[in-house]
Amino acid sequence: MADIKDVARQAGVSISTVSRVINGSKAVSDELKMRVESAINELGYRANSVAQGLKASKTNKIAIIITSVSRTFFTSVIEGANEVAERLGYSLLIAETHDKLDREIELIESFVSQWVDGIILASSAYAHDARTLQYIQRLESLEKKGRRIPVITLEYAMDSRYIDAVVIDYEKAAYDATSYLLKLGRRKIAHISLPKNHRIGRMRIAGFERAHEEFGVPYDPSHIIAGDYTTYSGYQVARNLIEEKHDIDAIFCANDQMAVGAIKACEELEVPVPEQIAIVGNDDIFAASIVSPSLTSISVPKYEMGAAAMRRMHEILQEDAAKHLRQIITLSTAFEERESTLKTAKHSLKYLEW
Amino acid sequence: MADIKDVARQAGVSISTVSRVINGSKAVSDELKMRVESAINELGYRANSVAQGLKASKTNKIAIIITSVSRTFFTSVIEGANEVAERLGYSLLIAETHDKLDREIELIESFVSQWVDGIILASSAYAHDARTLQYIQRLESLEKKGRRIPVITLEYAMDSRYIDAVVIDYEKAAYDATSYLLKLGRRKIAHISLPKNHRIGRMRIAGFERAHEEFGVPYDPSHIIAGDYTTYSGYQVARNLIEEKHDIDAIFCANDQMAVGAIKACEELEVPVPEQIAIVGNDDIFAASIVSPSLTSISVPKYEMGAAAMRRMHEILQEDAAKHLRQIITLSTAFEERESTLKTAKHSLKYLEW
DNA sequence: AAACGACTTGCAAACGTTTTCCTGTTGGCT
DNA sequence: AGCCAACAGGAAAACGTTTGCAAGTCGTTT
Repeated sequence: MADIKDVARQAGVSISTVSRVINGSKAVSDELKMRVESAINELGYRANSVAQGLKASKTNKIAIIITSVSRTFFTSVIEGANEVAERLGYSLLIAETHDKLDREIELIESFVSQWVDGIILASSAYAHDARTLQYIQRLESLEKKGRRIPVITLEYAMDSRYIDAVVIDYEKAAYDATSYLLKLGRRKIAHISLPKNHRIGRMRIAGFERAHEEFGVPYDPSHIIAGDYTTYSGYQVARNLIEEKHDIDAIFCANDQMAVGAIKACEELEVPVPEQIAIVGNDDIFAASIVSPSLTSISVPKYEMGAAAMRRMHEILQEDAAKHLRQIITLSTAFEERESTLKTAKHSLKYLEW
Repeated sequence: MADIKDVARQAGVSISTVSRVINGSKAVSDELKMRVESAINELGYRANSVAQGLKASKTNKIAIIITSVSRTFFTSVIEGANEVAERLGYSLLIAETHDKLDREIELIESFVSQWVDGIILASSAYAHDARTLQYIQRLESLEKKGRRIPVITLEYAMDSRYIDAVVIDYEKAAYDATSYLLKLGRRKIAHISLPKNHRIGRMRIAGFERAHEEFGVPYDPSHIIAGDYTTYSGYQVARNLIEEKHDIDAIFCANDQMAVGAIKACEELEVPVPEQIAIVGNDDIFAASIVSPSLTSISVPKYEMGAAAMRRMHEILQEDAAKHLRQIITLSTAFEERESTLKTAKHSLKYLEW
């Protein structure tokens, strides 16, 4: 692969001149400029961005840490982030933690040593352990030689004056969904929640409870049952609820996978949905549109979250490091009403995204 | 962020010694080694991999080019590739073409200038244009300074003596699926194929035809109809076939999205599946398990494709560039029988992957 | 006792850029 | 015609590593 010296030799100029032509950083006479440009074309030269990175202390790479690419949530986030990244001239580095906290800090360290320009941390819905937080905060204080690696978290905001975040008001979304069921006249609503301690799970429970309180409808705390994200767990919990003759007329699920499981349980036990039990999911994954009955769900602007994080990252990188002021961007959810709560709800296959 | 000079100063040694301690490349006395190690810990030093990359002409980054992360096929490929990459110490760079050939060559050029160690090209199911092929072949001839960037294509093999590939025998998979339907006694099988020219689409058609020939069953060429990947197109084609009273008893679809559309069309027109029309999809995406009736589908080892490509990439990078001998790795498909062809077929929700 | 080998360490070059500093040339103004 | 400013272009330093080479210190062998 040709380097800048080859180009300089071919064009009969110094490497400084070649660099200037490429970057337009200083005037070069038309004569030389032409010679350089044709040399570049002949050799198919492109500047080595590793060397550029070393010189500029800047790699134009942004890392995004997720738990797994196979979770559709992250897939959309990545898409949003990548779309914006491409437009702004960054490359995206992706890494998965598979929910291991150790792995997370390891990845962050590795990205730091790779000199990525910034890190989008979309992985930890659980609380971080102290080490991660400490490490990340250290990143913010890297003022030496003007280097610093901004971190933006997704879905939740760290307790820090420095780390930006893009979040969703999950409490409100759960509140809205619960209110919606209450307005439909449902009075015995069960909630299949996320595993204990999951902070988003807790926000959903809070919204669920607040809606009941504000509507003056009592609820049975034993009807808030933790699932483990999976379809099968939703299936099991719902099946138990029904078989043990708990008196319920709606199930609000903390994700769509579990909601699909609940639908399957009702189907097997011949409980009509939505007539006897209405079901609401969370996340509006693709499958929500194609199960039968189709699933009413809360739609999280996943793509937009990734895009917003990347836009914000760019802003931060542009501004003076010393002036950085933390910002928390809150995005809202949408509500997709489908057949699992309203028999006549219609939706079109036409615009499905896979 | 501390650099190697800081460590050297702190430990009172030269930077060469620090480097040797880090890499274990040459014996260092215990005394100095200890001093260096504690300096490293105190400063939280990690070698800058940009500088290392420049020195070694090697970045330990592998790029993977796909059409879109939102397609579950690629998601699984990425997972397989990433799993192996992590184990072998590579980072993964991801880029999307969104099916634009121009974008593809642009991305390859950009990755070359970023000095990635290798490129996995999973994007182009359509034929590449001449430019891309030409460019990629140029990559293979980069012997100067021992640099060369191996390319591995996924799903199809280029007409080149140099470019490795990981492929699927789609013709055989389609043959098997069609034979299966014929053995079930179906005699009027329609095929919703991919857009013209799509090479994988053509392989599926070939398998479809070969099965008919070998079974001595004639088929109606007008029942091979191109869809455009989408659920909606599957829906439309199936709906037309039924409404126009074409005499069919099975539909073999070139992907699951279209198969789901076909199922929805049958549902709307009250054609029982599988009693009147059996439906087989391709790819075994997640949704195949949860539609009702669940969808019989050909399962492509997506994860394994990514993993195999990455393993092969590692092999190539280890071997002597001059000795490189192209290899084409062919993986086989599995067949998932479900309710859309056999009413009593059962599958469990338990092990669903999302 | 002299010489040689083994081992440890440091110096400096190199990787491919960008950019500062400097020199030489041109052109405009008086 | 003489000066100065403006400009074009080259040489060289710098970014953070790794590594070949030289030099120094031992210990061992003849």
